Amino acid sequence: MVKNNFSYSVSVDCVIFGYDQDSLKVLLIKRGVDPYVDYWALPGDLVHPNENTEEAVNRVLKDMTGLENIFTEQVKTFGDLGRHPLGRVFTISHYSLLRIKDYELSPTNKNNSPSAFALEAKWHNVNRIGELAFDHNKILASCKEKLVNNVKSKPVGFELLPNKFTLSELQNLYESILEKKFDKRNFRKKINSMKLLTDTGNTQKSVSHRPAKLFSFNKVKYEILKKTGFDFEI
Amino acid sequence: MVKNNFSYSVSVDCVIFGYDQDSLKVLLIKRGVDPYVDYWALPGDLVHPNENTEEAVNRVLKDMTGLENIFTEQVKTFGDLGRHPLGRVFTISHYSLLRIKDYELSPTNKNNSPSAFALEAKWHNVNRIGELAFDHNKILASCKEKLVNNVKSKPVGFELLPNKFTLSELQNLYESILEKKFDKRNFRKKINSMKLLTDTGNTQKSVSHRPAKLFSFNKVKYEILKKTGFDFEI
DNA sequence: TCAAAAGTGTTCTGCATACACCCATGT
DNA sequence: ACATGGGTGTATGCAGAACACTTTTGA
Repeated sequence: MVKNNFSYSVSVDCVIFGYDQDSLKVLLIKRGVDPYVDYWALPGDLVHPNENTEEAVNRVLKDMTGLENIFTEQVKTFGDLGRHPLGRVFTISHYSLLRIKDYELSPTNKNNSPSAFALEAKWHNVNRIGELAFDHNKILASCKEKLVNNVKSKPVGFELLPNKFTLSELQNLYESILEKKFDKRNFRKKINSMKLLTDTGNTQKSVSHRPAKLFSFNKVKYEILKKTGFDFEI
Repeated sequence: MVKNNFSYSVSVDCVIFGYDQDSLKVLLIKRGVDPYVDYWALPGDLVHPNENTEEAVNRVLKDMTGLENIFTEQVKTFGDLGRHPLGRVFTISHYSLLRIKDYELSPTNKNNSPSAFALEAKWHNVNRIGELAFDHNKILASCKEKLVNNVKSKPVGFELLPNKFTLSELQNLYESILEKKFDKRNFRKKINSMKLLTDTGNTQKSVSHRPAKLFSFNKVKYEILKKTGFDFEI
């Protein structure tokens, strides 16, 4: 009787966020197989019988980006009847954050084999997403919401920036994610009070305006804040 | 090839919180069947082929408590290899909040049929839980953490109180959940500023001290705050 | 010399914190 | 009368919000 119940499938789906110039992006694949062939979709795969959920997520991320040790968090599981045409498939959604530059440099990506079932992979502006495969629009919305909430209480935003960045880039990142403008002086005061940043001593080069200082973040303090959290109510 | 993948099972587990007198409680069942017979466990069941996840949760809650429309939120999915001795079972954990008095009044509970596989059901102090079946200690910890976070930003704590309650009861509830003491005057000031409570005009009866006023909460404001959130940093 | 973004300080307001005494009731 | 918890106000400090001008560079 229990045996009969082992008839479901479980997948993981990854909402991979990146930040580029001035907007929050999400990495989507164009499906090369049915169902939903030619639709844009979240990268994901079935959880194999011999791996844990996190291992499946890391495998998908590695296949997609060539990168390991990507920041990841489980968000929500979707398993409504009829969400997958081939049977009862539950999908455990996750969001991940990565630096777009790291992605572009990855060898896997250069060999352009983003995933076995994908024709191509592309960054999309998170605010301009059309109709995705399956219930992926819902999943994306859910993960975006989680990111927004997390960014207010943990310094996760930094996962998206290059190693050295300007304060304006940091502010822009927060503005993109939270869809809200901040006062430059108040923003800097707040960031300063966290004592999270280190002045690298370097500045921007060849910009046609006063070059900005480049900062990196203090890993020790970063790990502490990741645990204790903070309050980004600015 | 896809067919072979439909070999997993998916369950829901419910962490049902209640509040009684002066401590936060969780409703556990004593298992009457293998595996883990005689262990205390979270109420839960396999998701049936014809129901959505939420429907499975509501069914489990109805069977356990006789109650419907219980506040519920999905928390996290656990699917590690070996977490269930009979096969690959993913469990989608949820937490729910209910008034213990409503539970005690429910007809299902009077017929003491908490669940097909349970010998008995009992409220346990959330801080004094022994070894539970499966990975249920981990699941409980996860749900407790979610409750603590939610209680700080949404007025969910009210789901646990009777319709009429005193301010001291409310304060006690928050203190139990957050494991933290508050100053009486500051607590009341904060609650007052939310304009969430209505003075019912009634007071406690037959208490051997000055009787406290009984409040109920304003449903309209409650729904608004549930959406917009608030900041309970007291 | 102009355009473009970087960088910087002060005032005001509101909210969190700390803190102590009188009140109403039952015994 | 006494024990028990209910109920109330004020002063202080800190952090968020609003706000405008000078600096440095490339073109």
